[in-house]
Amino acid sequence: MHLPTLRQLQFLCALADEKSFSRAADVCNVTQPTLSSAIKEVEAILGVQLVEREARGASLTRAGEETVERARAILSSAADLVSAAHQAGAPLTGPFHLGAIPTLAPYLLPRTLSALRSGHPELKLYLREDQTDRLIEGLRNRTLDAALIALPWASSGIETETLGDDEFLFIAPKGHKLSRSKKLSPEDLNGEDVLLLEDGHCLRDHAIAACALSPSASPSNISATSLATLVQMVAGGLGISLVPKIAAEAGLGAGADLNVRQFDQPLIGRQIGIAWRAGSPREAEARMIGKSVKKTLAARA
Amino acid sequence: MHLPTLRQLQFLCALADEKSFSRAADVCNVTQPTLSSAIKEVEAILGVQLVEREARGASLTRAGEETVERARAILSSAADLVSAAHQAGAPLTGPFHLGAIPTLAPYLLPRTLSALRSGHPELKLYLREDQTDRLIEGLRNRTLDAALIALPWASSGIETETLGDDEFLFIAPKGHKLSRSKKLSPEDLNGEDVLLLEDGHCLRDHAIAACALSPSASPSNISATSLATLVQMVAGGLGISLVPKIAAEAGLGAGADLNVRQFDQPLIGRQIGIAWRAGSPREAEARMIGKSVKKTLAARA
DNA sequence: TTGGTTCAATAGATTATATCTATGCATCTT
DNA sequence: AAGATGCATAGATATAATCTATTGAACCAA
Repeated sequence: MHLPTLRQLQFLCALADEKSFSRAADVCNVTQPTLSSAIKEVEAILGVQLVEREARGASLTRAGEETVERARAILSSAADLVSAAHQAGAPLTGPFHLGAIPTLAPYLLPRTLSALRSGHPELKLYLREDQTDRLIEGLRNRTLDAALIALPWASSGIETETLGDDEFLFIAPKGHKLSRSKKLSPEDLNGEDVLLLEDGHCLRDHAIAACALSPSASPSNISATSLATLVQMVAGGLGISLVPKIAAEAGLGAGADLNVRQFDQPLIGRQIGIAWRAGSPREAEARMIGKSVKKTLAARA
Repeated sequence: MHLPTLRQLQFLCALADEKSFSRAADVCNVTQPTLSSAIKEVEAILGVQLVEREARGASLTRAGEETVERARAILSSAADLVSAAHQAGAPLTGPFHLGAIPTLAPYLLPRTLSALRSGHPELKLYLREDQTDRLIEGLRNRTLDAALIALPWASSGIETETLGDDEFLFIAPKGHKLSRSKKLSPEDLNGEDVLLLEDGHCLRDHAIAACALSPSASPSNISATSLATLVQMVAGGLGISLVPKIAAEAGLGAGADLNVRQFDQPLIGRQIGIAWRAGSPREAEARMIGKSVKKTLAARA
C-alpha cells in the first residue's frame, strides 16, 4: 500500500487551517508551488479529491475533512513518539505543564506541590488555572501534559484517573434559618437565594445537579467569579451557597462571619481526578502527580 | 519538531520483526546499507539508541520497544487514512472480510447473508470462521474488517456493538434423568458428565461459567471439536451438554435422538456482537452488517 | 469593457535525499 | 586460520523535493 508522507499530511493540515494554498505554504516554510504539487500528489495517492479550488482560496471536500481529521491524529501520535523517545533518554525531566480548575488549584495545589517538589526536585512544574473545557483543549493541543479536574468527565482521546472525593459543604450568613434547622438536605436549598459561580465553572453545574436547582428560576441570579468572592457575598448576606470541603479546609472563608455545616444524608460532592491525553509520553508522570495528590486528599482530617 | 519519516518507521518495524538488518532490508525491498542508515537517522532524530547491534543480528532497547509499538500504531492509522479515502471514492464496495466464531457462523450466517446480499448486492463478502482470539488478531493485522463474536469482550483498540442475546439450551440423551426432572437450573449440571467443546472456544468458557462447573474436576474430560460432533456425542449417550439456541433453531441436532429443553430461571446464555478495529474505515459497513444480523436475531421465533 | 490584483497551476532548473554498489571490519564457526 | 555471517562506511547515482519564473483564471474597481 502506498502511503502519503507525514510532510504531505502536515501540508494538508496547514491548508485546512489556512484555507489558502499560499498562506499554508507560508506557514510550512515552503513555496506555494511546492505545497500545491504536494497536495495534488496526496490526492493522487488517495484517489479522491480533497480540496475544492475556488476563486478565493480553497475549501475541503467531505473526504478532505475526514482525511484531515485522521492526519491530525497521526501527526499528533508521531509527535508523541518523538517526545516519548526523548523522554526515554532523560526520564522525569523537562518542563511539565499541569492544569487545574479554579475551584481546586488554590486549595489543593499548595499542599501537594511542596510534597511533590521535595520528592522530585528534577521535575519542573508549570501551572495553569482554567476551566475544564479549556484545560481539555490544552491537553489536546499539547500545551498541557496533565490536568486536575472534577470527574466524571468522558472525552474521547482523554484518559483519567480518579484520585478522591470532595464533599460539598453548606455555607450561609450567621443566623440564616437553614443554619439552625435540625436536618439539612440538598433539596432544602431549592427556592432559597443560592449564589453560584459564573457559567463555565463545573462546580456551578455540580451544585445545580446536586441540589436539583432550576438555574433559570433561581430568585437571585447573581454569579460570582471565584470562590473567594462567593464567600464574601454569602457573608454579606446576599444568599447561601455550597463550597467544596477541600476549599474550606484550606482556609476559604476563615475569618468571615459564616456558618459552615455538612449536609445530612445524602452527602453530596464531586470526585477529583487527573486527566491526560491518551498516548501522551508523560502519562507516567501524570500518574505520579496523581498519586501525590491522592495522598494529600487521603491525608486530610 | 523534527519527525521521522513513515518509511523510516516501516524500516524500524521490519527490523523489530526480523531482528536482523539484512533480512529487514530484504522485507522492505531495499538494500541493507539503506536500512542501516535509515535506522541510524531515526536514532539521531529521537536522540536515543533504539537498536542493540549484536554479533548475531540486532535486538531492540527498551526505548526501541516502545518506539516500535507507537510506530506500528501510526502506520496502522496511516493505512486507515488511505483506505478510508479510497472508500470515500467508492463507498460500500470492494471486498469486505467478515469473521465469525464457529459456534455462530454455520447457524447465523446463512439467514443473515441472503438478506444482506439482496439488500447490498455491491458488497463482496469474504467469510472466515475462527476462534475469538484469532479473529481479534485478524482485526488487528487488517486481514479482517469485522467479526461476529460473543460479548462482552473488551480489548483496547477494538470496538464492539451488541446485537442480541442467545440463550443456552440443555441437551441430553433421551431418557436422561435431567430430561425428566421438573425444574432444571444451570447448577444441576454440576457433577454430571458434561461434554464441552475443545479449549479455545468461547462457548466452552461461557458454559463453564454459567453452570459454575469446575473444568478440571469434570468426570469425563472429553472435548468435541464442533457443535455438530458434540451433539452426536450426546446422542450417543456419552454425556449431556449445552447448545446455543441459535444453533438449535438452525437445525442442529435435528433427527438425532435427543432431548432439548430450556433452563428454568435463571436463563443463561451469551450476547452476540460485532467487533471492528477502532478507527477502521469500514466501521460504517460493519455497523450495517451488524444491523442486518440484529434484525435476523430479533426476527426469530 | 479594461487594467490591476489575487491566487493557484505549470515548466524547468536546482538541490537535497534516498538508494545503490562495492568494500571494510568485526564476530562467530569449523 | 579460513570461511561465513552481519553490520558499517564511502562514494556514485537515481529519485524526489523544492525553488524561481511564468502563465492563466477569476474577481474587482474604474
